[in-house]
Amino acid sequence: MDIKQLRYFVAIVEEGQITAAAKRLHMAQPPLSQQLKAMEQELGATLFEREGRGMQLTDEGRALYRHAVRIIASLQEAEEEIQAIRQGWTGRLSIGVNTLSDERLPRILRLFQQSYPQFTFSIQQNDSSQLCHLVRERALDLAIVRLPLELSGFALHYVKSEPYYFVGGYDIAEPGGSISFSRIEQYPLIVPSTEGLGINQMIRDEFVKRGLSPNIVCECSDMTTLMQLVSTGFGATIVPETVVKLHRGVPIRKFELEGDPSPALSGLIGLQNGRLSKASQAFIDAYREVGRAGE
Amino acid sequence: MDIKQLRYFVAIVEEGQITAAAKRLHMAQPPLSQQLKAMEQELGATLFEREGRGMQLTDEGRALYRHAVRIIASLQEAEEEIQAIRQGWTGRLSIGVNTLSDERLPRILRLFQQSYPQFTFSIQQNDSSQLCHLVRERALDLAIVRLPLELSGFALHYVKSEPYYFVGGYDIAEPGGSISFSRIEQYPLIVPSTEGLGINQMIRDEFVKRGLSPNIVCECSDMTTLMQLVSTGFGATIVPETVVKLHRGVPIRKFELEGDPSPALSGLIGLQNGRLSKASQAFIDAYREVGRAGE
DNA sequence: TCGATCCATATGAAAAAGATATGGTAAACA
DNA sequence: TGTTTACCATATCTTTTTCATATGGATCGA
Repeated sequence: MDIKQLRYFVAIVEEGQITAAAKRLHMAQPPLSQQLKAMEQELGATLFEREGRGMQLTDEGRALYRHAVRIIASLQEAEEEIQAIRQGWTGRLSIGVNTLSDERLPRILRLFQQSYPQFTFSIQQNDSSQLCHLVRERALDLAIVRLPLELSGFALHYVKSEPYYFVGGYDIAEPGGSISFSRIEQYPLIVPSTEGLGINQMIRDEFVKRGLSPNIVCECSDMTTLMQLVSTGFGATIVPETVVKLHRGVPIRKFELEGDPSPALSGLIGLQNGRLSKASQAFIDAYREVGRAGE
Repeated sequence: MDIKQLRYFVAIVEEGQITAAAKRLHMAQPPLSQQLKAMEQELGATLFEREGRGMQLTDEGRALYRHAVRIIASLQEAEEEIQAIRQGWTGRLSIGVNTLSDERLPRILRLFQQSYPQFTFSIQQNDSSQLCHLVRERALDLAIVRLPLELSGFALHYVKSEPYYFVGGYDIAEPGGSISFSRIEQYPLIVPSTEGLGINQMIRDEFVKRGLSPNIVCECSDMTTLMQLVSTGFGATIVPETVVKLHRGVPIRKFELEGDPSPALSGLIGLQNGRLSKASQAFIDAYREVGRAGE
């Protein structure tokens, strides 16, 4: 099926007859008849019921009309957006963020928008593996994901490192501000999880390294829920600093981890071989800027 | 711009080079180059930056890609829906209802869905004149509007008649269950209005007929607000029975109108020359059914 | 520097789309 | 009840578009 055919079809529907539609389209009547016939054959459905001189739209035709109008409009929108970009009026930036979020994002976006007020944004939250897919199929320009991660095909633009914290409810009876892995082993643990990915794996590895096996009672990829669970004493957890910062209002106790574990890493990624859009480049710069300032 | 060209473009973007895209599309490379060039010329924008052997997507190209993918998907959706309809799997019915609503609609829809579980619905609320426009441009299959109304080009499938009531707060001091127009003249009146249309006009006419002039203090097209206004004593109103029924919880007093005024009319309309879809026909039948049963 | 790789252009062939002419059928009219 | 009119369908020819083959030019890697 073809855009041209859709336009023809719309004209026929709106005029109610082929002859009038042909006039409106500045063409002869027979080719219109032909094209309509061709469409019906291709779809294997009758779009109009021919009744002598007149014709009546069928249910199938009605459905096609609805879609056709929308598709034609979409096409025009596309053309208009390209013109707008070409003339520098607008731009668009789609960013994906991990379920663990990044507390600096609002600040970065505000910074960004001050320099580029003509840009619009799209922010999607999803887990890191999904974000990778979305970047790969170009639904996202950039994504902030948790590392480690299989990064072939992606460009890693910036890496942020932060410590993990052990976090529990007020029922945790630990002296001091830090805790060792062997003591953590004693507590029921909720793991911030997205399908055995990144952080989840990191945490398990730290235990394995020390010959310990954690008592994992739950995996939870929604941080809000996770922090609620922790504060109600359902279990304790190990999360990157960012998560603790983002849930300051939740009544919990946090402890630094003894034994120098690997830090939590998150990375700003994009597609490897694609040239960066102006918007993307500007965002990466802003991200790095805020990153340096924060250290 | 053409669907075929969009497909070509998408292939080029996803393969990253023309040669590979040509292979994927089972065609030679030169025509692809040509088509791409043609697109760029038509849009007046460069979609790829040529850099020796390779090519990089521009911002414009990126935008087009986003749209192209969506448009191609829409087209496929359209085809699939038509197949589904052709095989009787599904159907769709878009109905518009007046701001004065119809308390029987939920019942009718339930009745309808029992016989046609495969149908999906779309219900839009708007004022009668807007509904007419929507029907005319085929965004709606059917609409329930208030009469009288200019109906050329529309088919009137059913007319429902109901009495008007005079409705006021508990501060209305009237003996008995009915009231005359001359007494109504004494009260501040809120008119259920949509741009001097249907009901609004009817009410004014009834006063004119009797040589009276009502004390209209407000027009209000949102029935919920209107009934709230009435119950707080802001003013009284004249509304069809349906409105009273739909707001049973609101503390008001209602009175029948003396002097045999014209009843309130509402009609089920569709497009005149369009053959009715199965869904529409079934809905009209259900509507008539409920109409007869209610009398 | 040579070969490989990839895009662009030129030219001719095939396919598609459109125009004109014409026939058939059903509604409108006398 | 014939006749006219309005509209869709089909046939044939012309024009336009699209695609393939052949080839040239540019860049990257060995």
